[in-house]
Formats: sequence, structure tokens, C-alpha cells
Amino acid sequence: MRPLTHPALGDVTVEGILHALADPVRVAIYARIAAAECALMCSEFLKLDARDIPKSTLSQHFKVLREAGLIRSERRGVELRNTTRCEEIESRFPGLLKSVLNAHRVQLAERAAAAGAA
Amino acid sequence: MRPLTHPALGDVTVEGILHALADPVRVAIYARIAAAECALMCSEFLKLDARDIPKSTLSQHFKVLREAGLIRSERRGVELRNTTRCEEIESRFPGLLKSVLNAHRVQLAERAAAAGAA
DNA sequence: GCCAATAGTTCGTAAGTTCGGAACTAAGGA
DNA sequence: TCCTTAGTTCCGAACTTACGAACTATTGGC
Repeated sequence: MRPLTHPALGDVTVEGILHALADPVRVAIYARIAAAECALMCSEFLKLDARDIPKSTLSQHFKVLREAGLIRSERRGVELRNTTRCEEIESRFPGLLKSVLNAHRVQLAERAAAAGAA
Repeated sequence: MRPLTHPALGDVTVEGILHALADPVRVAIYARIAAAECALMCSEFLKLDARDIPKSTLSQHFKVLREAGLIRSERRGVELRNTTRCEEIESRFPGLLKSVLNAHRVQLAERAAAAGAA
């Protein structure tokens, strides 16, 4: 197992961020980590919106988020403690994460409303 | 040749937008269309930042932008006139496109500065 | 009207990416 | 030491992407 790698802020790219957040599972994960008060472990997400995510897939999703520079993961014993790097990214790309998360929230609300109406 | 299809605003997704803009060629195209005063044709982009983009690849990129709901393409004779749908998208996902384009601009500026310093 | 030119699209294939199951590693108990 | 828990790696199948060649549609010249 190779050690966890996190890009320096200067190596974070807009493309990497957008690619990472262009996946429904990954935005959902990221949104929840961003909203949480404390660090969350990967296994928190094995069930996501009533859907089962296989462990290997989840591990890849975390890797993508980490390598995009969106989250920081620290090993704590057996677990990983995941937190966002949003302040850092905010300093370089102001407003970006806020508006992506907001758009994601808008879309969730619309879908919930549509499902409720049906 | 099937007719050009544009999704209704309600069918535009955040994932689709982010996926479309997660490609350097496509953001560059989108940024230029968004900044232009008038509609631009596809062939404007056969040379992009001193790089040649093959016609078939370009056509696919435009298709992705169109189907993500980011641009509107109208046939005018042999050509396509491409314009952005940014006001529409702004009404649904406020701030999203602005901050993505801004982040893209920041990154370009940084790269230009780094290239200048080297 | 016919031919050539121009602007984009489609098709097919090669290269790359993503998903997920099975087998793995690493740390912490019992 | 062995078991359990948390996550990673490997690898094949399914999917996506890039781009050349062949195509379609529209216009202008004759």
C-alpha cells in the first residue's frame, strides 16, 4: 500500500476538480464531507442515498477526490479521516466550490420535489 | 444527419455541465463563445491555443457542450452559429458558470505567469 | 442544373477509463 | 497469535474517447 498523496495547492487544477465533481457519487460524498462538523470515514458511504457502493469503487472515488485536491485523508489506525480542503481551494478559485455545491443542492431539491409530485 | 438537439433547461444537469467543462479544450471553446459578442462557428476552433484540433474531435466537443445545455447551435447555411445559454443556466444554477469561467481564467493567468518566469 | 468547395457529422477502430469482485495489506483488539 | 475491521490493489468486462476516412448538406460559380 503506497502512502496517501495530496497535491500541493498549486498543482490543483480546475479540470481535476470539475472531473471529480462531475460524478453523482463523488459530489454526494464531497457535499457530505463539506457539510460535516468532523472528519468522516470512507465506510460512512458504503450506503449512499439508499444505494450500495462496492468498497473497491468507493476507494477509487476517494482517490479521485484526494488527487483532485478536494479532500485530505489521514490514516487514524485502521480508518481514514477525511476532511475538505475547501478554504485552500477557495483562496485559489474563489466561489467555485460554493457554487458547485449550491447547484448540486438545487438539483437535489428539484428531484425531491419531482419525486414527491409523482 | 440527425437534427441538432438541445435539452430543455429542466433536463440540464450539474453533472453534465461539470463533465463538459472538465475538458481543457471544451472550457476553452466555451469561454470564448461566452466572451464573444456574436455567434461563433465551429471552424473558428480548428486552431486553439496554437494546437490543431481535428474536425471530427471538434464536432464531438461541440456535441458534448450542446447536449450538456451549455451552448445553442443553429444552422445558418453550411455553418453553425454557436451561442451560450448562460442566462438560462444562471437562472437555475446561480453563479455556477461565472465561477467556473473565473477559475479557468485564474488558472490560465497562473500558467502564463509561470511560462513567463521560466 | 451540375460541379466543386466548404462546414460539419458519422463510422469504425485503437487507446484509455471506470466498475466491481476476489484477493490482498495494515492496524487494533481478544 | 488469530480475528476483525477498514481500505487498497489487481484484473477483466463494459464503457468512453480520439481521430482518420468516408460521408451529408448547403452554397456559389458556371
